[in-house]
Amino acid sequence: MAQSKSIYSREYGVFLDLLRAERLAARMTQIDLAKKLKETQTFVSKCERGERRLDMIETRRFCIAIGANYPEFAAKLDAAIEQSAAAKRIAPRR
Amino acid sequence: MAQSKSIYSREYGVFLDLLRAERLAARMTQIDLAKKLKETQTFVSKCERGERRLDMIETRRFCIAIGANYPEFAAKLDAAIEQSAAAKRIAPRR
DNA sequence: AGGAAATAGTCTATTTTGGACTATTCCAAA
DNA sequence: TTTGGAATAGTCCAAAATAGACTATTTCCT
Repeated sequence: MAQSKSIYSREYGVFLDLLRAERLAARMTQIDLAKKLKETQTFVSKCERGERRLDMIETRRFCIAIGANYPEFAAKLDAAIEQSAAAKRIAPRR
Repeated sequence: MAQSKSIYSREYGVFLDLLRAERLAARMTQIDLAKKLKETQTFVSKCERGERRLDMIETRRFCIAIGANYPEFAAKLDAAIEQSAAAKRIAPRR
């Protein structure tokens, strides 16, 4: 099952969705990305599933490796979180 | 001494400088910020010194608590890292 | 179906963290 | 200058997160 361990917040989930979408948009596999980052596939997988949190700098490195613009990524993330918060307001969870 | 423990890329140092600068610009103490975040002063101190990493979402929360715009923060960070990289190119470390 | 590529999951030694408490630094008023 | 309080840093250690080799599953072709 997806995301069973450590992330938690809805916001972090939005981040993960965006991160993965960017890699896929660049038509890269986790192995491709891992090589560019000089990391393992396990590492990339864990990051994308939220089992390993990414800080601002690591995320920037991901963006660079993927060929995505980091400031734009952050802006998209911010907007997407706003969206998800709005959606939650309309259809509250509990 | 500052930053003797865990993070410590030049980039992360740039991030920390910016994060603290934003808090100070908002004229908030670590205790003020801690209260807004519902965290302890120790936590804020550790985050600002890089003893505790902040992920993308946590950083956004910091920005919101400080009253800073997150996408702008990311853009500033990106630019500042570029700067520091350029400086390093001119005056290499080793 | 069958195989290979892609991704997820497991395991454990190592590293990071949370937060109460303590120590230090800073700085303005006396 | 001293002094006192505000602000920040540092300590300790049980608990939680992480790394990465290895294995298992899932996904996609043909």
